[in-house]
Parts: sequence; C-alpha cells; structure tokens
Amino acid sequence: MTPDIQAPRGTQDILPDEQPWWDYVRDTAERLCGKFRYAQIDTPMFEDVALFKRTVGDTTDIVQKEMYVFKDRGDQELALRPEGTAPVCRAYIEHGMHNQPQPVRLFYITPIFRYDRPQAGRFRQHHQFGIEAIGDASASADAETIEILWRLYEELGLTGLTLNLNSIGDADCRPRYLEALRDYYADKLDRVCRDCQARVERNPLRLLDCKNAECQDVIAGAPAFTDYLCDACGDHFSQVSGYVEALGIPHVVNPRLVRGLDYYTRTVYEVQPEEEGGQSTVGGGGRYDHLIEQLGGRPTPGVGFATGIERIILNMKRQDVPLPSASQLDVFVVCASAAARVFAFKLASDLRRGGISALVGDSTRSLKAQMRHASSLDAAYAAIIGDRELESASVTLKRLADGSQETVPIGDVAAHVQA
RNA sequence: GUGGGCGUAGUGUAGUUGGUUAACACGUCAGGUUGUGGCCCUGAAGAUCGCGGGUUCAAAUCCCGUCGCUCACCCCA
Repeated sequence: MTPDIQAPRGTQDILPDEQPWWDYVRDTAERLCGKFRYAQIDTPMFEDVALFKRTVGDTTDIVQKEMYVFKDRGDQELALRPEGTAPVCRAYIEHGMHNQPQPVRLFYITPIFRYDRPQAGRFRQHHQFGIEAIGDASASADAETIEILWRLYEELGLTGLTLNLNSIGDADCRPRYLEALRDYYADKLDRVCRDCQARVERNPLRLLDCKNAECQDVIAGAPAFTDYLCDACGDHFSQVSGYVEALGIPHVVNPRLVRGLDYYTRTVYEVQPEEEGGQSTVGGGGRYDHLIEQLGGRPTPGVGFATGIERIILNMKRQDVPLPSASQLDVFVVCASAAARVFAFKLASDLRRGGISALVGDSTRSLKAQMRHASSLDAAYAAIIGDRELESASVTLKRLADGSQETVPIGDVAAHVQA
C-alpha cells in the first residue's frame, strides 16, 4: 500500500534486511582506514553555499543544477552537502590542522545530496565513503589513496574493475593544453553536438568525455593532455603510474578521463565495473593542490577519493559476493503463564548481561505459537518455562536445530547455551 | 532537464475485446484436544486495483493529468 506521504523521490529507506550489506562495507572501510592510519571526521550535513560554488566550480553540473540550496530563517544561504572534499578542507583550515604532522589523513562516511534524476545506482541522497590526505604533494600520496580504494574493493570481493588514470595538469600547463584543444575544435564546431559547442568556451576539458555519437570522431583525434603536461606534471604523473605499477594494481591510462569538479589538478582517477549501465563509476578521486588556498588557507596540496556505498553494494549483489553470515538469536524463552513470564524476563535479562541474545515470548499465546515464533526467528535454543519449571527453578532447554532437549537448573542455562 | 517502459494485499504475481462478492503463492495470525517449533492440513486477517479527474448504465481494465519506480541521455558516487 502506498501511504499518502512517501519517501521523497530519489531517497530510500535502508531496511533491516539491507543493513548487513552496509555494516560489511562500513566495517571493511573503517578497518582499512585504520591500517593506513586515516582518522574519521564528520562535517555538517549542510554548509554555506559559497563553499561549493568556490571549489566545485560555478559551471559544473553539481553547482548549476544539482545542489539542494535553501535559506534558513536567518537568511543564510545554505546547501545540503553535494560532495565531501570541500567540507573536509574547510574543517582542515578552520581547525588549524596545518599545525599537525603532515599529511593529515582523514576519512568520512556520510550522506551526499544531489538533485539528479534518479535511476539504478543513482539517488538524490546517497552515501559516500571518502578519504583525504592533506599536506603532501608527492606522488606517493596519490598512490596511497589509489591503493586504499583498490584494496577496499578487493577486500569486499569485487572483481572485474578497471582503474582509469589520467593527469589534467596544473596552472602551468593546463592553459596551454586548453588552447590546443580549442584550436583543434575551432574548425570542427559544425561536427559536434550543441553541448560541446558551448563547452569549447565554458568548460573545454569536458569536451573529452562527451558521449554523443556525433562527437566521438572529433574526440578521437583530439590532442591528449598527456602530451602537453609540463615537466613537473609529467614527472608527477609518471611517478604515480610507477607507484601504482609497483603495487601491482592493474590500470589503464585514459587520456579522456575528466572529472566533473573544477578543483582537481594533476592526478585524476576513476574505478569502473565491467558491467556497463547508468552508473559506470563506483569510485573516483584525484589531487586538488589549490583547493585549500581557494578557501583562504595557506597553499596546501591534497589528494583523495570518494566511493558510493550504494554502488558498491549494487555491484556486490550483481557479482553474488557472499556476505559474512548473520548473527543468530541465541535463546527464545517460551513461557506458559503470567508468573512464568516474569521468571522468563529475569532469565532473559541475566542471559543478555552474560553476552547472550535473548527474547521472551508472549505468555498469552499458546506454547505452540511461541515455539513457532522461536523457530521463525531462527533461535538456536528455546527455553521453556511452565509450572513444572517454576517449581523446580529450572528450564527445559531445547536445541531447535535437532530437537534435543533437557531440563537444566536456571543458573546453568548460560553455560549450556554457550557450550 | 529530455525520451521509453511500468505502478493490483507486507512481498512476488494472475486478472485488460470494460460487466455481479479482484485470484494465487509466500509471509502474518489462529487451529489440528490434554505444556513444544521446523513438514503437512484447515481457517482468518489483509487491496478504496499509486493518486486525481474524465468517458460509460458499468473501469483494475479506455482517455487525460499527477506522483513514484525503472531504463536510456546528461552527469556523477
């Protein structure tokens, strides 16, 4: 039945049955972060809009059409967080983290909001696990983030993934490349789509990842950024590749890889599953060497990634990745009368304090009904308390798997269950 | 934002050349005598057929709108 009010478009309830997937992914991510000594950070769900306009970029889709923007009662212009990196950098500055040993390694697991048209693997509220290594300009930092992302998928059991790697240069060489790109497109405008015609001026890098069929020929012949990198960027890129190579992480250099956020410099990367579909990317990231200063901090390099938890789970399900077995209810206490029920309550309480999970049945329901209930909850044991047991301060303990049962003193239940 | 498909009990489905009490499975609850599960049997509850409007003597079945889901585009996680 559809209720009058339902979850807003593009949002979803994550029901109890789904939670094991989420727990598994979160636990794996957190454990991995621990090994690399990344510490968790939580930032507010909403921020000053300016934070995103300034960093993500005014011409990007995220800012232009996907942000949830609103004014609060004090006329503050706020935005629901559309991505995770800028807020973390804001916090880095605000809390003087440059005074800590660099780089500062941070991770987050948090909801992200984008006003997109929903489809499989794409939501208006989704969740990202992301990390940021701030304060390290070296190529090894890039490689470290790539390794974490790759190991995460590996540990979760995802297969068939492709790591795409590219460099989009820096303030030094990017203008030169963009000029070359514009020159190349100058006499081909009649052969590309309308979007691309506009991109030539507004956002030329994005020309490269246009998926329109009519534009593919032109893209194929376009100059590659890797041929235009300045010495420093070229050097950095080959070092990153070298590290990734040394770690044994398979990857391809994809000169057409461009990310949709303006703050990236040099290294950009994305991981894609074999199975094509609306959502081709499970995770992506890159370096952002000017983001901190754009926000008023002292010039500080940074690198990080974000990966979508919904998409990870989607791909795990597609690949039939097994989940660690769920925990089982240890004891269901069946009680035959109101008096027995009080007794049962006390027993369950004692068991739980001893680390055993326990539930008590409804004494107004028949023993048979309670037993059925125990069975459908998949309890390991049913502990039956009736008049006989009350008199002798004992319980009839039945192992549901094989139907065997014995009467044990009330104090021995825990030991029997744990055995 | 653009285009295509879809929308029936908690879940999965049947029912559409419009015609009396909308069907089935699973699930839920109860019962199959005397203190006991899983299988089996019986029964019950549970759907204003997404919502609103229209056509008609009559609509779950036709038309329009709307909301939502879904696929593709766009973009991304």
